[in-house]
Formats: sequence, C-alpha cells, structure tokens
Amino acid sequence: MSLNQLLSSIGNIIPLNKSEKEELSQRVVERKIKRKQFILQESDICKHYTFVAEGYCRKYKVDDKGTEHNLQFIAENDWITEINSFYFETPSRVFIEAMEPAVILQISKPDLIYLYSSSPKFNRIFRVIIENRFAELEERVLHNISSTAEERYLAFIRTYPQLSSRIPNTQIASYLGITPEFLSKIRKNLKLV
Amino acid sequence: MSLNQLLSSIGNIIPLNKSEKEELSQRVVERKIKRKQFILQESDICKHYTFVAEGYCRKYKVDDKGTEHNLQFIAENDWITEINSFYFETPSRVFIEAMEPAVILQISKPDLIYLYSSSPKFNRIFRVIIENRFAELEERVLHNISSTAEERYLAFIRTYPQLSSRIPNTQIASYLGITPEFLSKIRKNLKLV
DNA sequence: TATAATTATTAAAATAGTTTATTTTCTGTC
DNA sequence: GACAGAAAATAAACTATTTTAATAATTATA
Repeated sequence: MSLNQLLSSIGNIIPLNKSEKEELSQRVVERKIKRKQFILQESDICKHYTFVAEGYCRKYKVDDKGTEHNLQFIAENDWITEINSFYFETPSRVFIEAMEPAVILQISKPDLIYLYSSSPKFNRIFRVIIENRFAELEERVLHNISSTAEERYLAFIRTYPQLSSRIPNTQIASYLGITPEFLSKIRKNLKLV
Repeated sequence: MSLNQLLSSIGNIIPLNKSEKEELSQRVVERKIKRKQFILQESDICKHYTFVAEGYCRKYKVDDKGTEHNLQFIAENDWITEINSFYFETPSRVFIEAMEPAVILQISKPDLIYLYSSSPKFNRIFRVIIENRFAELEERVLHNISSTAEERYLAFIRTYPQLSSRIPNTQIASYLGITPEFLSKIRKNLKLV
C-alpha cells in the first residue's frame, strides 16, 4: 500500500520512530490521478509536496510560443513540487501532469511546517530530498552545456533505463531540448553504428 | 567585517538569537584566497560549506577533452559547496576557483552537523539556501532547453548585471555552453540591432 | 614603457540542429 | 478486425553553432 512505500522511502534517509511515522501518516493525503490530469497548473499556487507512489509524471513549462519544455520526469517513489510556488506562495510557472494513471500522496504546506517543528528529522529529510534532486539537476546542466544531443540522449536512457522505455520520444526530445525529428535522426544513426 | 556579512545574510532567512550567533561564529573559519587559487579541486573531498564574503568564484568541470565548463558563478554573500562530495564524502568532480582575490568563510562538515543538532534553525537555513539555489538552477535548465544562445546571453546579463561585467567573456561563453567566438558574434549582432 | 601573454573579434568552411511537409507505424477503441 | 488518432520516421531546405585560423585589443609584468 502506498503509505508504506512513502514510509520506507523516507526510512532510507533516516529511520523514523513510531510517533514520527504516526505524525507523518496522519498528514498525508492519498489521491488517484488519471492519465493527463494535472497535479499542478501554471499560475496556480502549489499547495503540496507530492510523493508519487504509482505511475509517473512530468513537470513542464510552456513558453511564449506555446511550446512545452519538459523539466523533469518523476517516477515511482520520488518527490515533486514547485519549490518557489510552494514556499513563497507565488503563482507556479510550470505544469505537473500525470503521464500514466497515478497514485500520489500529498502533504500540504501547513502540515509540512508542522512536521518541521514536531521533529528536526523532517527538516533533515526534506533537506536531503532537495539536495538529491539538486545534485541530479546539476548533473543535467553539465550535460546540457558540455554534450551533444546524441550524448545527452544516451546519458538519459542510461540514467533512466526502465523509465525511459515508458516515455514517448516526443517527450524525451522535449526533455533533451531538441526536436522530435532530430531525435529520430539520432536514433536512426545509433542503429546504423 | 566578513563575519557580520555572513550573520546578516543568514539573518535574512531566519533571525538568530545571541547563542545561535555565537555557536555559528565559533565554527566559521575565515580564509583569504588569491586569484586563480582553488577552493576545491577535482578528486578531492569537499570538506567545507563556503560563504563568499569578497571577490567571486566559479565552479567548473573539466571534460574528457580537457575543456572547462562553468557550472556556476558565486558572488559576494552567496554560498558554494559540492553537495555530493560534501555529504557523501566522495571525490569531487568539479573545481571551485577564485576569480578575484577573495575572502571566504568556511564551515566544516562536523561543525555543520553539530549546528544542525544544536538548533533546528540551522537545518532550516541550509534547506533554504539550497532551495534558493535549486530554483535558480531549474531556471537555468529551462533556459538551456528552450532558448537560443542569444536569449540565454541576454538573460544572463539581465540576471547578474553587476557580476557579469566583472566576468571575462570566455568564462561567460563557457557558462552559456557556447564557444567564445560565437559569443563575439552574438555581441556584435546585438550592437547592430 | 615595452613586451609578452591573455582575451576578444572576425571570417570562411563544416557540422549540428530546426523547420516544414509527407509517409509510415503504432495504439486504442468500437 | 477495421478505423481514427497519435506518435514516429524520413527527407530537403534552412538556420544556429562550431571549428579553424588569423588579427586586433586588452592586461599583466619585466
């Protein structure tokens, strides 16, 4: 059951005692989300820190020309939020959307603030969660500025082997910052080699 | 004096009381760094969280071909570390180097761990520091995948107006992920327009 | 102040990536 | 199992960016 998934995922960071688990469990709300349904829409305020238990999501931004740009894919047992919008209560500039039917667990900001005060461990947990994501993001920037599209594509499928097979190529292209046509070209090339 | 700079910068996140300021001040070490001197070298373990009081630094990675790629510039009153290396005590994959004669304040990992346990505020402070940097980094990824080199250059000088005038164009090009020659072309073009 | 060394600019040719348009393949649904 | 709609592949022409190489401008140092 998805709450256990969340507890064990957090337990990997720091083991929680019974009362901490209680506190956390009581403040988490489970939701079932359809494919293509939004978890967060642009210009809304991001009210939750979200744990993905089943399915996967994408976080993307729409630019002035209406083109979508994928910032992140979020697989099972991973956390997603829009930090700026969540903490500063400013309108979100991104969408978060389920790519497959999903089960998510959400914590509201007041509840999270409560948890931070109830045990210092929670502060630490959410610091570690964002630090992990930060390291990942920095890795990505590095690839973006130092690798060709082909190298980035190979790195992507190497880093997310299971997930990448579930993601349509259009979406992967948008994540890599190239057109789907050029991704096709790259894939064709790789087959020849 | 640089310790006051650090205290006031942290005070902007959460005000500290006297004893917290004491605890922090006692665990911070000031160092003067020459231009081009390293604060962290590749394959070393990052031992400190570093606050830049004067001067500015760059964090960069050297790829297989020996080319340097700038990941970040760190100006006065900002923090820098290599999260992965610092927390997991793994060899750093990046260099951090002073671009101008600098004054820095450093906290070692044991001292930071101590601070985390001494007051929950410190956990929160370093969570906020990394969250801010995270938001900045995400903005950058977005630009990288959705903007042309010219747009990225304009965004860069708009975001860091004072700092960008102190950074050589070669370094800016490396940050933008383009060649210095192409940056020249862009700058020429912008003058004409 | 002159000279060396680094940094910035320019230009031409080569490569990487986009655009537009068409065709093929895949997927879901009745 | 046939059909509609979405996703993927192909190709040609176009644009962005790199590479190489040479020159000009700036900065550091004897």
